Amino acid sequence: MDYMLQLREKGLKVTPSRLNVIKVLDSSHLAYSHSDLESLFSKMDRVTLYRILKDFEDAGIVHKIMDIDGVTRFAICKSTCPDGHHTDDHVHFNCKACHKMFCLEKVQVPHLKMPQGFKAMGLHTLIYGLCENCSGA
Amino acid sequence: MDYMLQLREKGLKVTPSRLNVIKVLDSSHLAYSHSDLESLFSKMDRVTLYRILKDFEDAGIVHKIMDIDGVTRFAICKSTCPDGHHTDDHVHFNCKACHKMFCLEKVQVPHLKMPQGFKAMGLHTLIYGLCENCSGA
DNA sequence: ATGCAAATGCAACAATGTTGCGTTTGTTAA
DNA sequence: TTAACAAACGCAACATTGTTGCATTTGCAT
Ligand SMILES: [Mn+2]
Ligand SMILES: [Mn+2]
Ligand SMILES: [Zn+2]
Ligand SMILES: [Zn+2]
Repeated sequence: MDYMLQLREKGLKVTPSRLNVIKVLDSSHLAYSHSDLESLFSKMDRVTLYRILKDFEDAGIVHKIMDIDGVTRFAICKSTCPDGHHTDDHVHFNCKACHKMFCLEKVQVPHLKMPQGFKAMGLHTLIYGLCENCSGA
Repeated sequence: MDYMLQLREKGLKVTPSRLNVIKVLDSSHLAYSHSDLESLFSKMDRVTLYRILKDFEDAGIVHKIMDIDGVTRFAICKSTCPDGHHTDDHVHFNCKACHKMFCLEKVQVPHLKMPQGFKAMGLHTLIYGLCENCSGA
């Protein structure tokens, strides 16, 4: 709710650009691409946006994921993640029609058994198909 | 075994470049990045390699996946995929130490229950950790 | 109000991927 | 074997994405 507090807690200065970015991401379950955000904040410098997203990622405010087309996207971390290493191992859903990417925090991911010698540290599950809007259900 | 036949079956002409690429990929269960292959075949033009990999993907000879660092990689399709749409929904494992990516065809991926309205068409499961060589087991 | 570190804007660059086009090559059929 | 044609290739040019260095501005603590 109070983004200024959240930023200061993470040791980040409160700036208009940062407030804009966190507001947009926090008010959505969607993962935004860099160019999404770029066109949303056209007056903000490209590099500044890269740095804001990097800082937010390091601070555990957002997580970065790849969509089905190889575009990197950013979504808010709902449950606050420990700095640096995020628990962003929930499911992401990519709509083939509207190309939106959804964070599906509620879908349970079963534990997978690894072959001999392979030690798993985490996983990314990306499902593609048709979203609630596009499936025409 | 006979790559010339395999290429002709898919309507692709047999060229030295294509034979080189398919040989390397087929003799490994690793997924190679574009730059991996580029340095392996330094005399081949960059663009030609892009086009070969695209043609192989369309023909169902290889599948393209993103690794944990956002690098696109290519691996051979072991079970022949129907042209265009591949059944590349097996697990991929990315080693944090040596950065190799393994196709784990044998790991079973359980079916996930989607929320209301979301229709799943396929999934990518990417696990990261330490591989058999790097886990020191 | 002042000072300083942090954040920003800008330019330059690197890596990755795409497109157009002229040339070469693989395949088919005479 | 050769001739002809479509496909594949090499090269140049360009687009997009992401990174780095540096001078300037701004947030925040004193
Ligand atoms: Mn997410
Ligand atoms: Mn694979
Ligand atoms: Zn959709
Ligand atoms: Zn390894």
